Amino acid sequence: MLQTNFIKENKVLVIERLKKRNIDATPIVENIIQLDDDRKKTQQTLDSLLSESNQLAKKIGDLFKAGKAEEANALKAQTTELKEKSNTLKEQQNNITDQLNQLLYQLPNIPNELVPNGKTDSDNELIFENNKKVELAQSNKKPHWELAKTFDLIDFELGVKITGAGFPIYKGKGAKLQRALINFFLNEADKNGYQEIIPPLMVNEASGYGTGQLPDKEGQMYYVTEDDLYLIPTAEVPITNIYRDVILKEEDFPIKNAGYTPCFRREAGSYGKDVRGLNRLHQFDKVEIVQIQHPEKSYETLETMVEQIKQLLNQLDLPYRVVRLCGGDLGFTSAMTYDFEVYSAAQEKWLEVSSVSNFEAFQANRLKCRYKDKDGKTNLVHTLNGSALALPRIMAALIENNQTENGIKIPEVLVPFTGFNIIN
RNA sequence: GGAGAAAUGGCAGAGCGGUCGAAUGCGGCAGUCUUGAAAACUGUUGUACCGCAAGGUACCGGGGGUUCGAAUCCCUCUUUCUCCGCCA
Repeated sequence: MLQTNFIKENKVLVIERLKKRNIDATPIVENIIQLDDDRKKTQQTLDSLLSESNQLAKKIGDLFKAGKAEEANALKAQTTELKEKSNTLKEQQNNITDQLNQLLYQLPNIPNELVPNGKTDSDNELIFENNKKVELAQSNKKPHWELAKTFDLIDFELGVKITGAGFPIYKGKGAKLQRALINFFLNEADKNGYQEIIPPLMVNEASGYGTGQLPDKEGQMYYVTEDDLYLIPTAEVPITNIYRDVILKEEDFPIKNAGYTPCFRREAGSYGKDVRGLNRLHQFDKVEIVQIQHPEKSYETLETMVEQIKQLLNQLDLPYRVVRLCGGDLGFTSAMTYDFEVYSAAQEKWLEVSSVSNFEAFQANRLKCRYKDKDGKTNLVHTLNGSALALPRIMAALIENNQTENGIKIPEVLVPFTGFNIIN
């Protein structure tokens, strides 16, 4: 969430920038500023009341010790009134902070000035395209769900039997290709200096709030009621929350962690052709890279992360493009996001395989992840993350684009990991 | 799952209901000494909020209660440790 002081000091900017998201934040911002002023005033009177009580209590103690019980008991009467007053004030104060927090939770991150205006993904800004789209012969233009069946790589129906729709079962070479991709991605992350993490796949409520899945995206996560835990929708949640309530030193930057995890998403409201095959799943695998960086360096870092993901796709030899999300398409917590899309020649469409974002201090403020600068002052850090990469659509694009008359060719970089170079 | 013990600052570890934001040790930072380092010595060293400042307020695992006054007493939740049971 945004910091109240930042909103106060940059009111015009905040409202202006949030217009990129096609929202008029004026009323909510005004409300926040008003509530914060109220909060300060209440705190002032409350603090002085408490101070008075503290002094009185001390005096009573001294009197008792001096053996002046009568005087002490006389003073006790005064404390009752003070206590009542301070209790009501405390309640008021709690009310105000609750309201304030609720409003702050509703306010999304302010987009970076480079974020284009727009409403839908068609307004996203094309940043890069490697122009490697391939043409497939009509005879070899099968979508991955057909190829998966032909070569017995993935069994969607069996997944339905075991669990339900959106929980595919990978088999044989399909499973091996999957494992090869995970290892390849993790190795690359390692080469780029990320520490490998194997986090828990379930998180508590506090972690959900820390990275911003809660309170607004509750319906997206699977929730284990009995134990009050959430299945992670992305490794971003546990890996970033490692730094919840942590104060870092300046020399700790940058912190680079990467982790492979399955991801669980309820995807309520999805339907139709978009959910066919691997295009949208309830459980999928992903390698996530997460960085914690000095505020002055976060955008530089974002670009290096983009570069790292490009290298992955280059090595896999896939046609892809990078877009900068427009305000309307931008996630709630992000200040700037690049999406990576690979082109599927068989489906004849772009598939989103990665999303790299700079959250600036938005997550850090919820996480209370700070660093001490040279003057000893604590400031919020900037957090970033990106998929490097999400498996299913990579898998889909790989088998679709590489289908030949003789079978599906495996990209060279993966062969050491798969142990085979063709699926036939 | 059953029985017991515990939770205090970066760490270790004191703390009779008032003099406790909290002893002491270690660590960190700054300085003195030194050609430099070590040692020794001196000082400093939690977070948040309010306030121009002086200063004030809150926080001793979380929440609630008793009391004029709670780190200290009571209730509750969570976590950790020990023992027993079960088990990858």
